[in-house]
Amino acid sequence: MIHVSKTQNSIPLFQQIKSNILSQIKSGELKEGDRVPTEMSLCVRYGASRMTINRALRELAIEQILRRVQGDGTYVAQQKYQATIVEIKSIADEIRTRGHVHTCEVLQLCRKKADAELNRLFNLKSGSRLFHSNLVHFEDGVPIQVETRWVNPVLAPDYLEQDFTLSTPNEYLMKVAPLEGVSYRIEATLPSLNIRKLLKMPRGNPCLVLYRITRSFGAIASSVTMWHPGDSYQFVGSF
Amino acid sequence: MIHVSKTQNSIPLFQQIKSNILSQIKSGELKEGDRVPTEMSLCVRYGASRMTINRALRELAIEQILRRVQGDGTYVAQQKYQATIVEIKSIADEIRTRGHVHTCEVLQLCRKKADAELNRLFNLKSGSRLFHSNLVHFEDGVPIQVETRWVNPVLAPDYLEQDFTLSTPNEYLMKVAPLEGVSYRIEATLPSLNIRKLLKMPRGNPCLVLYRITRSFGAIASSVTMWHPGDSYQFVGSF
DNA sequence: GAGTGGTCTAGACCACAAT
DNA sequence: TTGTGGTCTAGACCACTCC
Repeated sequence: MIHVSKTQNSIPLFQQIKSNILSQIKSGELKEGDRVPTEMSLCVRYGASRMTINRALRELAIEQILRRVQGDGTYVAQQKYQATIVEIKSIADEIRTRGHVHTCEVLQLCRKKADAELNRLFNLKSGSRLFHSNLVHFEDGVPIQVETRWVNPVLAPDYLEQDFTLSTPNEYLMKVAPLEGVSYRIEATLPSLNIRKLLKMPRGNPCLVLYRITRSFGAIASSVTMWHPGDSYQFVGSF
Repeated sequence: MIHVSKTQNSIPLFQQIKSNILSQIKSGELKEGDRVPTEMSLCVRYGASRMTINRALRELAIEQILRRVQGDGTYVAQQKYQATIVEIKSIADEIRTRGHVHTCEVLQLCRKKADAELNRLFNLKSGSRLFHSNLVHFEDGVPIQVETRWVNPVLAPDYLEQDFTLSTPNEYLMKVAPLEGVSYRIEATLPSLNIRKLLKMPRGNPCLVLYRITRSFGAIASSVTMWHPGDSYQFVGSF
């Protein structure tokens, strides 16, 4: 029986078993596609109950380290490629975290007729109106993001009454419409003259653009395009 | 007692309890920061054992829906901001998934003296040599990515012997050096003349650049810069 | 049919926080 | 001290896969 410290109650048994299996995979003792011993045999090996073994294996399966098949067995999953996580906080928070001052200018905030593409996206009858906002965010007075947003009036009826110099549209929408899903696209594009002027960018410099659609209550909640000056703004992260 | 179908064995009890709590949060019956009933009282309410209730609550806590404090209680967590996940697969896989043909041209593959910045990054003595590669990836013959990579020779001693027209550096490194950590940066930049020509881009068009450092065995394994034509390449995703 | 994982229970001991 | 969550057990029944 493999020795895992049972008396020393600092580290839970199921956690020790997880680590143990993980290190077997790291060391190559267990390779991709290999069969992992059955729960019952691991019970014997570690002197643990089946519930404990089950929890260890189940959590490793959730973490995509193992693959479990009912009636068949447990296997080492294929090595996954890395997933890069771009955490999108409120830009106001982000700026404050850097110890800088966030300000915001509201250029537009109105009800507006949607074009054909938006109608398709929001699944509306043609000629319907959406809420529309157009904002510039500043970090210590320097323009850092232009956000153009279309919002589903059904999900956020009070959108036009908000003061976005106090709380960002993102923060407001998160409150009123619980996030169900997101899709996004990141691209590098030359800005239009309008965007370029708002961001006070030199001619010829590219923008880093994040386009994002959020879903809530089974419908499209909002569609937003965020333009950032490419020379001074980046998405970063680690894990 | 709240009725959850116990006889109908299609949906596990713990799953039904999770859904039930989730819908209470969605409906506003449970709000951010609210205290969730204790395990024991939920046992009574759902007619389930404590282990079952515990599993439901524990999984909701892992999913950051709830926050649990030992000795205190269970609470509804703060609404999270969305995290955008950029999944970085092997570019070869990515292209093949689209049903296109991936090819690769190796421009450079050698041992090369590192500059001061790389020495700091890899924590090497000045004058040390790193492995260096410079590749262009093509999708149906169209250049889509230039990758410039520096690799720690200690972690991947056979790097120079690889045939990267068959398997990408990324795929090779994932095999020999298990990924411990990643940091990355995404930016929009105008390409150098060299990059621009390799990607056959018109003058003035920006690049979408992904810069990434990977760690393995407690050391820096590689540093890579990937340049993509901004007009035809985007990072996309959803969740 | 034999063996696997998926789930569930009733009870237990513990660490921790609030009081 | 009381009540909370964190963990663990021994045993059970089930659905599923493979032979």
